[in-house]
Amino acid sequence: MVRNMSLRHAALGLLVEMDGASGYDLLKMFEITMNNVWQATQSQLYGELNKLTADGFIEVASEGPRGRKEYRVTDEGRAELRRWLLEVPPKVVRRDEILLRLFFLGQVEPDEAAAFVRAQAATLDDRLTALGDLEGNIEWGDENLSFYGRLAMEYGKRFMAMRRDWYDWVLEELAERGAPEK
Amino acid sequence: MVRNMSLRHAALGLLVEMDGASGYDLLKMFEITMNNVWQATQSQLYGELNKLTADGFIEVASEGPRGRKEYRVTDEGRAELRRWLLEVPPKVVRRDEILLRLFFLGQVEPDEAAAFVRAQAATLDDRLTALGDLEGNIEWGDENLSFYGRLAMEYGKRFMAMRRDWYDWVLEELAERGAPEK
DNA sequence: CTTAGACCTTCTACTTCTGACATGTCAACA
DNA sequence: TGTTGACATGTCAGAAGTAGAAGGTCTAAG
Repeated sequence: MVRNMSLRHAALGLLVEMDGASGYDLLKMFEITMNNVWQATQSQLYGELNKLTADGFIEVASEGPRGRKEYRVTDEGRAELRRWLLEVPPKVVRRDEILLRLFFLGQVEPDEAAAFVRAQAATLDDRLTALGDLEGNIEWGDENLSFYGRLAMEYGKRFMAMRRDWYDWVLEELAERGAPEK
Repeated sequence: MVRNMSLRHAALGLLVEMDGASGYDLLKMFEITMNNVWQATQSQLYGELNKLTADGFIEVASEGPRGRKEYRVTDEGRAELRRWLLEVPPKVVRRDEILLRLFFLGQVEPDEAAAFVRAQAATLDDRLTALGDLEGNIEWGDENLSFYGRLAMEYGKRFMAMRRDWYDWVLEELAERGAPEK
């Protein structure tokens, strides 16, 4: 059985890049770097760290104050990360709540439908602004996380711009359908 | 507690548009229309139909051969769909296995990283072709599902084109990093 | 001294999702 | 007649994800 377990590998990968860290550190790092790529709750992360330890992919390098456990990736962990990167085909999950709602917009009044789309566009504009701010505040170095983080950020920008254009196009289509009499 | 329960509303919405159907019909319809928007397994769908019935949002209109149950959406169901459409803010799930792998590509050799990106681009090209074929084979009417399905398909096309461009850009960046000596 | 706030981990209960397996009916056709 | 294949539903175990409570330590500021 080849399970996917992306959270596992997200944690493993970050631990490699961070060159060891505690669950708490990892959690913060997740919030900063992985927020737009992979989400994880605190309980999920701590649980996964224990499983990774049990499986020998990471180990407790040292214990600090407040019960802090500093984790370090083992050679087996590095091998597993590599295997996952190169040999496990990425699963494309297609699940989009906004697109799902779109399908059923015929069930509400045309002006309600248009309002829905406009609201999504407005939300997107906010996110776009936030992304711009974020980008300005980051100092991009040449470490791996910086380099690949920048690539991911560019993706985010392109994605949102594409989506924004599409919303505008949808609004035109809705208007045309609503008033098709020439 | 406001739960999200998108599958529930996807089923409800499709049942409305289909003007009643069996679980089997619904399953087929899911495969055809929702494949790129929301995925559901058979067990999930049948289970949800029973829960929707228990909650009074749908009802068994008639029973046919082979235990077939024809479901019909109730007024409560329609109201619930409407409430979900307009009042429950869509949750944006950001989870992308390809992007996640991208973050850790620094852990493999530069040529392996480039090969990974090229492989993803090739997969995308296949999907793009398949989408083009699909589009050509659909007869777009003016019913809701056709109209909104067309909007969703346009989204798919734009999404893939954007992603394709981004892959090319990433390959350039990788090449530049791999051979930065001027 | 005390207290607020950051640090740090664990656990529980629940929902959702996945991937099978199980079970059977009906229509067509060889 | 037998068998294939579409039709049709149900159940179960396990994995993954969500949400929050609980419990505790250390530091710095007032």
